[in-house]
Amino acid sequence: MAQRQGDQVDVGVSPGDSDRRGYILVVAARLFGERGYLNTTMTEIARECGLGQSSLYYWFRQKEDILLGLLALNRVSLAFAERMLAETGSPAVRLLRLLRFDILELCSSSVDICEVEVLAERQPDVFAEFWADTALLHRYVGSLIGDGIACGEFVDCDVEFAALNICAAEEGVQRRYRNSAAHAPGSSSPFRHRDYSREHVATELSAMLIRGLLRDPGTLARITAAAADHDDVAPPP
Amino acid sequence: MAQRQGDQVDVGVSPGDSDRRGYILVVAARLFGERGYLNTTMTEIARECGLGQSSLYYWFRQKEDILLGLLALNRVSLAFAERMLAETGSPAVRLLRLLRFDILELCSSSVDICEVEVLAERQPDVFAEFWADTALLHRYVGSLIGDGIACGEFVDCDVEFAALNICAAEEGVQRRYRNSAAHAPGSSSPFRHRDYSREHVATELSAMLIRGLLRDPGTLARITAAAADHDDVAPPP
DNA sequence: ATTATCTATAGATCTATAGATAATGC
DNA sequence: ATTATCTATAGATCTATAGATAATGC
Repeated sequence: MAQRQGDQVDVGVSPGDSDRRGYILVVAARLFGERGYLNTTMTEIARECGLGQSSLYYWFRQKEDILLGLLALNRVSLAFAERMLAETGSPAVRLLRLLRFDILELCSSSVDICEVEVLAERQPDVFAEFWADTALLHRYVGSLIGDGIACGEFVDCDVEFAALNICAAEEGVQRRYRNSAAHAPGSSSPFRHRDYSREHVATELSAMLIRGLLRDPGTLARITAAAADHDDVAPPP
Repeated sequence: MAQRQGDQVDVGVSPGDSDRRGYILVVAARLFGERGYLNTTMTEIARECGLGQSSLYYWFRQKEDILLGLLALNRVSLAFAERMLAETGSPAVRLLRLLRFDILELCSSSVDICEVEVLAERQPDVFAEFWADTALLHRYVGSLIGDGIACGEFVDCDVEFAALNICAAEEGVQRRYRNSAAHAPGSSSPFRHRDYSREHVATELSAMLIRGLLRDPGTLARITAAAADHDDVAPPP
């Protein structure tokens, strides 16, 4: 009955541990993507891993810990946001790059961010880190918007409010275009037009959101071209 | 053991029935708003109504029927969309009015549309009408965007895609500003800036979304002014 | 001795139904 | 006879824990 549930997400006590936990995370990610978190049971995850239901508790103390492990993997866009803040040059270009990257990451994620938020509101303690990450990203987006206003690229607007709306829009869109088995051909899923690629969605939506901020939307083409030059690496699907 | 669960949402077999069902819907709406649909049990709804748990099943055959009853009440913005389609005049003004009205309605709703969608994806048959309504609203929004492009007010863009993004953005925003006990002062809810009024959110977000479509954003002031003239009636909270 | 798994089960929840019962109205 | 409620309970799920067991490695 010893337990191997390290606090660390990525690193276990030994490399083997990390592999095992990582394998379970990969399996769980697939199931969460297909059925949603709430509709996936520990029994199903265990079965797909070739384990008995209770054996899962050797690796994760509670179901939420599996979800938290997956969310931690998605912390890449926070790191990317920090890079964008540190860089110099046009805030509009940097914000566009950030939004594109973040939408791409959200759409690649196996968990529906809206479902996570519903759960996370219920258990603020368990999801404290998730909320901290969310708040930080909002702050970074707001900061870039503020810079854009200061240098005249963006219209004058309520920075906090615009940042919230942009992040909210990203999350709403993510629900529709997220990679998941529900989007597979032949699925009876009621949403339409899932066949837009993640890249297309990320590029178009980020441009549309920036366009809503620009003082002179005629400059959008120049901005998207400048952003495209960087060819920021997309997270894997 | 007779049952009074009419298919009608608003109208029971007799006025008294309608009152009773309506009362239960009002109570359930409050609880769903406070705790979310999944976190509200039939037992709690019954207790708040002054009923025993099983007595609720006399009025609603299953829990989902209560949710469907509430969703049906929110069909006002569909009717409003039909009015906007029927009117003549600037498509940009009509779309702005529709978006403003719809955001206002979403933020006034007691149920989180994202939570509903998660459930509705699981049970497409039960929620068939909800999906039909959603698809219809998307179609109407797309239609107005198409008119706006045709008459040169909007930039040329993928109509379907833009409509989906706009609807998705509305839903994402709704999660943050929706009226609910979670937003009450002293709440430990992790979201910030709930203190924007629904009217402010609806006005600003709809303007921002329209701005992202306009060929010449300099015309936005004229468009919002024209829309404000109509003073469309907000749904009650 | 430690590691990873298993069997068995406690414990908690929640929806929905069966059938009894009291009240109302013809 | 119909209406609206109640008590009692079936039935289904799901998480999490206790404790046994086999395998590995010193």
